[in-house]
Formats: sequence, structure tokens, C-alpha cells
Amino acid sequence: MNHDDEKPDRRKRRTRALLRQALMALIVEKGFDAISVQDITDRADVSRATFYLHYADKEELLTRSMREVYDELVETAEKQLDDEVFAAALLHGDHSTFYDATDFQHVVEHEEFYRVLLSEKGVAAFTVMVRDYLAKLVQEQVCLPVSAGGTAARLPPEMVAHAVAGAEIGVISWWLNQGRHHTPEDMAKMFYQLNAFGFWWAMGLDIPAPTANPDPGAPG
Amino acid sequence: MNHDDEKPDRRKRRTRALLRQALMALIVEKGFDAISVQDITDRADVSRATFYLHYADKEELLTRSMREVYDELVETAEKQLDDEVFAAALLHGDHSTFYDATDFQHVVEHEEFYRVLLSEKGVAAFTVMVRDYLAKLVQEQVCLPVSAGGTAARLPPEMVAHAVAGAEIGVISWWLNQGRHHTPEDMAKMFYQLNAFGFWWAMGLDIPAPTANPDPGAPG
Amino acid sequence: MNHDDEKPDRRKRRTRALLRQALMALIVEKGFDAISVQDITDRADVSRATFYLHYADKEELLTRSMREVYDELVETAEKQLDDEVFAAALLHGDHSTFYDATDFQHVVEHEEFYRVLLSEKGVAAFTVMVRDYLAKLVQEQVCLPVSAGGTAARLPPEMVAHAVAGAEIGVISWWLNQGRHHTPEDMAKMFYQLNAFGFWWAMGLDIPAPTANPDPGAPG
Amino acid sequence: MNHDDEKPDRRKRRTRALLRQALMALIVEKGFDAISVQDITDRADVSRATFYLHYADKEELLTRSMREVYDELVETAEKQLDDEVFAAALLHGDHSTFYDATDFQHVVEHEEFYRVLLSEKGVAAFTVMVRDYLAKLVQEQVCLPVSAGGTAARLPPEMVAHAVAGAEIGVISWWLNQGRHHTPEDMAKMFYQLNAFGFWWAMGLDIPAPTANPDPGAPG
DNA sequence: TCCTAAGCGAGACGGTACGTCTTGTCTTCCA
DNA sequence: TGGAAGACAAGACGTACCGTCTCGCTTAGGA
Repeated sequence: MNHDDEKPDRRKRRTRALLRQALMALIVEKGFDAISVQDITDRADVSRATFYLHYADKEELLTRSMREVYDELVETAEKQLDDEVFAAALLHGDHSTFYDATDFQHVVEHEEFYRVLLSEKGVAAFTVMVRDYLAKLVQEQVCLPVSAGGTAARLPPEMVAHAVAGAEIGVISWWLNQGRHHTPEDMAKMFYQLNAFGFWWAMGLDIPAPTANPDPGAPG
Repeated sequence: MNHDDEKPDRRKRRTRALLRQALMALIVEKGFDAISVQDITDRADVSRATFYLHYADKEELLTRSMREVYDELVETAEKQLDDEVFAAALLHGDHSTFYDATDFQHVVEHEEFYRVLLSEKGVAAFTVMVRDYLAKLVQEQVCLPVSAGGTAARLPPEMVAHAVAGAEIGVISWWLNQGRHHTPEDMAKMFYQLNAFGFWWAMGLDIPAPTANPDPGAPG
Repeated sequence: MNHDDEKPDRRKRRTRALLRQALMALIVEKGFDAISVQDITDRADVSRATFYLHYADKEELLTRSMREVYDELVETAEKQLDDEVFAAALLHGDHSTFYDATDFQHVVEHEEFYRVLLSEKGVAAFTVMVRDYLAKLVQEQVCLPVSAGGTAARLPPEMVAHAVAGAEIGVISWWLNQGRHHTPEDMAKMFYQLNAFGFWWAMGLDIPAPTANPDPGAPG
Repeated sequence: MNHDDEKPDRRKRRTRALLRQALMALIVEKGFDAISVQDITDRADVSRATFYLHYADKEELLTRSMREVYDELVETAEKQLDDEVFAAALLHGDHSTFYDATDFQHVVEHEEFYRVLLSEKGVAAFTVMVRDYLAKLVQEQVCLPVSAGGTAARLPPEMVAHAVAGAEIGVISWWLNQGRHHTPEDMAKMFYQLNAFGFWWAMGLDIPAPTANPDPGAPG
């Protein structure tokens, strides 16, 4: 971690790390709005002037910190989805591909961060950023491949994507605030089951009769 | 609480109205966080001291203003749902009951307000309040009656409710930011179609084979 | 002093008085440059924000405070000089008129203030302001009346005035730093004696033979 | 103190020269107080850290730079005064010895420097330093020799010296600010003429009747 | 000719003070 | 009594300097 880029400025990196950690801790403790720059620098054991050497705002620090978490989300999500196997499975009804719990696992890893930032004491920009990202993900990774298969969507794919994304945010909020009584895998499965019927229908696909098999993820 | 605004002064009411209108206008213009109390009182043509005579905070002014819009939403929603006809229809597959566009109509009436408050420049507390309200509404008005019918839910009703609520927020955001190319009625219908399959399945109901009839709102 | 304008804001006046007193005390203690606004407000028991409600700078506070002392000087000086008796006496050799110790008495009343502000830890602007004022005073009150008498000056009156003013500053500095072993009256007399010959000569007047009478202030 | 700049590095000397030149230029441009160390190093094209390698302060840089100018003044002044011929002439009424214009010539050579440093935007310490130096010069070089001649002073020689020094500062300020319409030689002569009567009288000497001969520098 | 200590550039950092902006409280007056 | 006006305490903001420090580069001057 540090033997490969110790040349220029380890101090700079260290300082930034301290500031970000301090911000995270404080957000969890008292919410973003209630934090002052002084709070952050006190916690990070750094001079206030130094803070402004690195970030213009506490907003900028938040944005960059959020982006770290967010980029991690993007990365894990794309690692999962970025193959052709997916698109192939999609049209052959192999729904098991969608039992992907990486989103929910990622949330667990940053549980406190998400709990606070998505709550009423949180930051609207973060919620919107994550929601928009998820919508884009759904649209590009799922809607587009399906449309490429030649089927005509019954509802605007963009709307579908935003519905799914919003639902995921809602579900995650509920999950985190209610004590996380379910594993990420359970959440992923339940979330898929809840959305699959409507989603596939909206995208113009035929759906195997759901009444017969309560698990839409493992169709006969 | 109520003995002080029974009758006494029209001025008091007038001042509050001015303040709320000013807040609304300013939120639309530059977002809630960027507003100062001075901005509000300047706009309302009221002394800053007077502001504090009525509200402790700009937060309190926002909360009460939000609650006005929100109460209006509650009221229209309940007018629609608060009857037994609904519960009856529910179990007889009369889905037309759910083509209820009051939510979306209400959003249109306060379009700017919602657009800003739900955006990244908005207020997390507002988004969460609306989402939680919608979830509660879904659960109490739909999930509970269904459960009362004796069917066992396949997924936690609370989770389902939060998913639907989140989806609605997501869909509304998309709708408002994309230029509102659909009527509230279209939105209501599409939103219902997207969610119906999953919802009824999750609540333990049998669903008429969807493949045969693409419109779940008009079951055969 | 206060019964005639106590209407509007006694608080404002009180606050300013506190700030000026604090400044004076601090200048004496550690010199102007070493003082911070915080120092002043701490001493005055006033909030720092309040300071900026009244003055833009510590410089402005100094300037206005200086001007108070300075205006007092102007006032006392003019009370002394502003009569025709003076001009009359001038040309009749009644030098006793010039045994005017008001300047030196005024310095004694603000001894600490002058000692510090004229010292190397002081403020150049103050020294220059006082010097320029004294020069103007000499020129207008003494040089002009003399010139009006028809005598041709042997040296530029402006230069003479600045020389006298500079000499007075130099003498005052010496006097204050050396322990003030002389009374203001002594100082005034000595200062006059030192300058009288050269001054009158420069202004084109004849001077009674000084060797005969060592006291040029009481010519025969 | 002296073993470190005996010989070593031309670079060191060059850097210091650059810094001093930069300071001078900047003082003339915007006055000492308004200058930051960064300003100086930018102008000198030197790193800010390097500045602190040579000087603790901008004050120290000023002091040493002032001392250069000042030492030059001292040197020229002493070259003029440091002989016994002077003391001899003194008691024989050969006033031509005092038509010494070196002071004023020196001022002309550093005109901008003096104009700024003696102005209200200048540095009190500089004015005081120069004034005190002049006073010391007058006292040691003129008053002392006269007293050694056995005559009893009519006024405290220290006071006389400070008066003359102050007058010279005042006259120089006037001269520089008014456009320097006189040559240094004129200034020297006029300054002497203005001060001679009073000075010699104060020092206890008899003065040749000034009325008869308006030029005290060429006693009859 | 090398090599070694110096001068120096670059810039992160802890600090202090600045002048501005809000906030919420209070007091005084007016209608 | 409701409101206007505005002084005030409190405290965060982002900026500007300060003086210290560490890190490498370069560049003489002595070996």
C-alpha cells in the first residue's frame, strides 16, 4: 500500500485519509449538517488550515469520500455484470444470474455510512447519486441487452430502471433501519422476486406462469 | 396551541403565509440549504425578528410548510382509499380501483416544490418523510386488508411497502426531471402495471396468468 | 454630554467607548502592531463580531481614536490662537503671547498615548498627522499674520512651519522618554526661546539684539 | 555573526542582494506594512523557504536594509565632522563649516526610500531611528565641543539636539513631498540659517547681531 | 576529478488572525 | 399586542500569512 508510491507525498495521502476517516465517524455520530470543519480537523488531529489545503469545503470532502464508496460499488457491480454470459443467460430464462447480492453485501460493508447518509439526517445528494447510478446500471446492463434481443418494451425502460433503483433504495433503508434481520443474500433474492414479474413484463418478455412456482428465480 | 390562533389576529396569519410563500419561492430558486432566514424575511417583506416570533428555525418553517403539502397528499389519498369497497374489490380482482392517479396529480400541482425537494439540492428529510408516508399508506391500506383476507405473505409486507414507496419516489423524480412527458393518469397506470405482479405475488395472492393478458389491470 | 442625545442608542456609544478605551490601554501595553482585534474585544468585553459592526479595522478604530485626541488638540490650540489680540501683539514684540503651553499641557494629559504612538513602536501615520497639523497651525496662525504685516520672508514659510513642527515632535519625544523632568510651561518657554530667533529672522522681522538679553521672550 | 559571511558563497550574497532590492522596490510601491514575505520572494525570484534561511522576519530584512542606508549616512556625516578643524572653527565663528549638505545629498540619493519610509505609510521605527541618530550626531559633534569650550548652555543640550533633529526630519519630509524644488545645498544653507541663532544662543554663545547681517553663515 | 556539504526550490503543515456571514436573543419603540 | 428596527454574543466560514520542517536537486570548493 505504501511501498509502491512512497516517493512524492505520503504525508498528503495520510492527511487526506485522516480527514476522510474523521468525516465518516462524525457523520455517523451526528449527521453531516451538524459537522463543522473544525470538528473534522480536531478529530483528524490536523490543522484547520491544512483542511483547506486539500478540500475547498466539507462538501467536497463528503463528495470525494462518497465517491470512494460509490466507486467501490460501481466496481463490484461491474465485476459481476460485465460479461456476455449474462446477456446470454438473460434470454434463456436462467434467472439465477440475478441472484446477485453484491449490492447488498457492499451496503453491509459500509453499513453505518449508508444508514446515516440515506436517512433523514443524511445528504440528499448521496441518495440521488446512488439512485441514479443504480438506474443507469439497470438500464445499461439489463434493459439494453433485453431490448437488443428484439423484444418491444411495454413501458419506458428508463422509467422501469428508475423504479427499480428507487425500490432498492427504499428496501435498503428499511433493511438497515429495521436491524438487518436478513442476510444480503436473502435481500437480493427477495428483491429479485418482488421485481422480476413486473420488470420482465414491462420489458416485453413472456413470464413463466408464476402461480405454479412461487420462486420466480428458478423457473421450471 | 389552538387558543392563540382561534380568532385574534389576521396579521399573524398573514405574516406566516408570507413567510411560507417566500420559502417556497426561494427553495425553487436556490435550494433549501442555500437559503438564510434573512433571505426569507427580505422576500416576505418582514422583519427578521418577526420570523423568530413564529418559527424557531428555517427548518421549522420548512417542516410546517412541507406538512401542509404532505397533509394535502394524505387527505386526497385517504379520500380515495378509505372505504370498504376497496377491500372488497381487492379480493375480487377488480384492479381498476388501483388506477388511482391522485398521488401523481398532487405532485403535478406542486411540481416545482417536489422537483427541488426531491433533487440532489433538496432535503433528505423531505424525501424520507414522503417515502415513509407512502410506505405506511401502502402497508395500512393495501397490505393489511389483504392479510386480513387470510392469505399468507410470501415476503415481509413492510419490505414490500418500502419497495413500492421507493419505486414511486424514483419514478416521480424521473418523471419530473425528464420533462413530464406523461399525464398523471398514464403514470399511475404504468406504475401500477409495473408493480402489480410482484406485489400481489409477494402478498400471497394468485395472479391470473400474465402472459395471456399483458394488462394486469384488466384481468380476464 | 449625554443628556442631549440619549434617545437613539446609548448602547452603541457605550460599546464604542469600551473599544476605544481597550485600544488605548493595549497600545500603551504592547504597541499598536502587536494588537489583534480579538485582544481589543476581549479587553472591552465585547464580541468580535460587534467590533466589526462599528469599525472596519483596528486601523479605523485607531484613526477615530487618534482623531479624538487630535481634535481636542486642535480645539485647545485654536481657543488660544483665535483672536486678533494675537496678531496685534505679534508685530509689537509682545512675545509673552507665545508662552503658550497648551500644546504641552495637552500632551501631558495624554502622556501614555503620545509616548507610545510617537515611539518606534508607534504609528507613523499618527506622527505625520500631528506634525502636519502643527505645521499648518504655525503657518496659518503665525506665518500668515506676519506676512500680512508686509514683511518679506527670508525663507519659505512652509519650510519654516515644517521645521518648527518637526522640532516640536522631536522635543516632545525627548521630553516624554526622558521622564518629563520639566513642566509644560518650562517646555513651552524653552521651545519658544530655541526657535524664536531663527523664526522671526526667517519671517523677515528684525530681532532685538539677543545677546544682551538671554530671554528672547521678554525683550526690552 | 561574522564568521558566516566572511567569504563563503557568492550565491548567498546574491540572494540577499535580490531580497533587499525586492524589498526596496516594494516599499516604494506599496509601503512596508502591505508587503508580505511572499511578495518579496516572488519579486526576488527566490523561494519563500530561502528567505527564512537569511532573515527571521521581513522586519529583520528591513532593519538590515535600513542600516545599510543609515550606515552610509553615518559614514558620510562623520567624514565631514570628524576632525578637530571643526571644533576649532566652531569657536571662531567660522560658520561656513556648517554649510554641510551631505545629509541632504544623501537623502536625494535615496529619495524614494526616504519619501516612503518617512511618510504616513512608512515605518515609525525608521523615523525614530533616523531622528535619534541625528540628535546623537548633533549632540556629540556640535554640542559637546562647544561645551568643552567652557560656555554654559542656556537650554538642555539634549533637548536642543532633539529639536534640531526633529526639525531636520520635518524639513526633509516637506522637501520630498513638495517636489524637491530646492537643491540639497540650498536646503542645507536654509536649514542652517533657520536654526543657527537659536542653537548658538541655547548653547550659551554670543551671537553677532543678526539684524545687521541677515546671513548668519557669514558673520561680519 | 570526484564528492560532499552548502544553498536552494518546492511545498506540506500547524498556527494565528482576518473580515464576513448567520443565527438566535434581546431591547426599544411604534401603531 | 404584533411587528419593525437593530444591537449584540456566538461561532463557523474560507483566506492569507507566518515560521518550521522535510525532501531532493544543484552546484560549488576542497580532496
